[in-house]
Amino acid sequence: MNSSVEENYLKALFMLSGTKGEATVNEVSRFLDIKMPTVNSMMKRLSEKGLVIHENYKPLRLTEKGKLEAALVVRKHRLTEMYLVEKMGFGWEEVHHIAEQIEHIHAPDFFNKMDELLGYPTVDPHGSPIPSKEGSIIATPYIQLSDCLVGDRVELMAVGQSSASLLKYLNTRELALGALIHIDEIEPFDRSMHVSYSDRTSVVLTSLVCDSLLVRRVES
Amino acid sequence: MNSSVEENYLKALFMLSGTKGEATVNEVSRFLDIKMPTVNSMMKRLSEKGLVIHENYKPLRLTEKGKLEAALVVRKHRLTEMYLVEKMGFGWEEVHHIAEQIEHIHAPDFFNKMDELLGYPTVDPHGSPIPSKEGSIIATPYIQLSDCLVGDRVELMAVGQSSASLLKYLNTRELALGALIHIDEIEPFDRSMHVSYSDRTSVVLTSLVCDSLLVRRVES
DNA sequence: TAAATATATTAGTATACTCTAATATTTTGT
DNA sequence: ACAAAATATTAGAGTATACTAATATATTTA
Repeated sequence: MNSSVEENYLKALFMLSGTKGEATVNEVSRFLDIKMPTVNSMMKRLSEKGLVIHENYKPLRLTEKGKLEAALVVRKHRLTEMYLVEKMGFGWEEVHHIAEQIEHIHAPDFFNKMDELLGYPTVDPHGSPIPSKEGSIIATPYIQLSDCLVGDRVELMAVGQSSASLLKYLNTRELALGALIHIDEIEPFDRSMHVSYSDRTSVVLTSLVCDSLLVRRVES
Repeated sequence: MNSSVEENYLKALFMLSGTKGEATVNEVSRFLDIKMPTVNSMMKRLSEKGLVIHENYKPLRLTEKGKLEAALVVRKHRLTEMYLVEKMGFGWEEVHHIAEQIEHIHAPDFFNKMDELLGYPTVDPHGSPIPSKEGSIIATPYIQLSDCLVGDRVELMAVGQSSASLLKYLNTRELALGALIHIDEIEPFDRSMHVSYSDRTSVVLTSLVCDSLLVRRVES
């Protein structure tokens, strides 16, 4: 059984390993806000436990076992977020810090019950996929809004980072998952976008925001 | 902010301090299944934090601050148990080990939401009182079934210990909170009782069980 | 390619929480 | 009241998780 701390390292590595399936000590260090030597020695431990592959001065990779255990933590996190929003009435910007703690609870029956009460959801309130009990995750083919072009019509599918500040920002602009967005204009010098959606027009989104919005092109 | 471990010591002391408002190192040690020297040094720490009063070779007592913080942990535990039973459909014997973990979560909004969704309950599924946000607890004037006499008619109000084994035992006998129990007979040699309730008659309860059942006399 | 910078590792230290063994004190039983 | 038993404390050690400082390797830049 992994400790909460170990679970956090596994989750970090899981979330940082992109398509390449690897991440560096430095990335994990910055992500968790824990100094590199600490990360280094923890990775050595996880490597001895058969959860991480770690050769000196090489990037970190999760083993299959590590991938599964990390995915299950993410699963608990996202199921919890979904439950908090759907069944308890929290806003999508309020649930992260609660789920961050509940994800470390060891009680399969508790998470299975949430899953059941929610009707076996596949995405969380931020549009991120919920890994299955087997650790498999449905790849999302979404693209960043910042990669779209003037005239594109897209649907907001997920947010890349679920920081409370970004989510509150979206709340004040009434920009929710599922919104159909039309790109009216792109400022070349700062890559900010003028977009329209619902009954709003000419809303300006900075490039930082556009990077975090994951969308799907819609035939127009 | 207290750690989960510290919270467990506070809770133990809170629950063990009876009317006298004190408990010994040994009692806490047995209750938590942690060796005495460990308890001793932790109590020294809590004493430095102003949560416990601890003079050498004297019993332990919670300060007002310690009492409040302990009560709030118990509050989180019992609110959680109530939520799990009432809103998620768990049986009363399944919720203890889950609540034991959730009680250490730091998220007032989460527990306030449970409280609200439950309609501000004052007792948990086992009949134990839920401390208020101010740490006050409604004293329960219940007596042990084992203190009653032949012919008494009582209502089952709470169970003194919520071990899964006792609760399952009660489940199989269909003995639930609120049951009206009549004491038919008491075996003098082992203090076991023959009781009737609902449509059951001559059910035998051992003295161990009778000690754990908290009841209120009903005028007959 | 050499120097500068970034990243990674090692070594040593600190705190939280646990233990066992040894000792001190209090309580109990005769 | 004294010996035995129970309880409490001190001392010393171990694991988990963090840190800083020093060093080693890798990458970038000029």
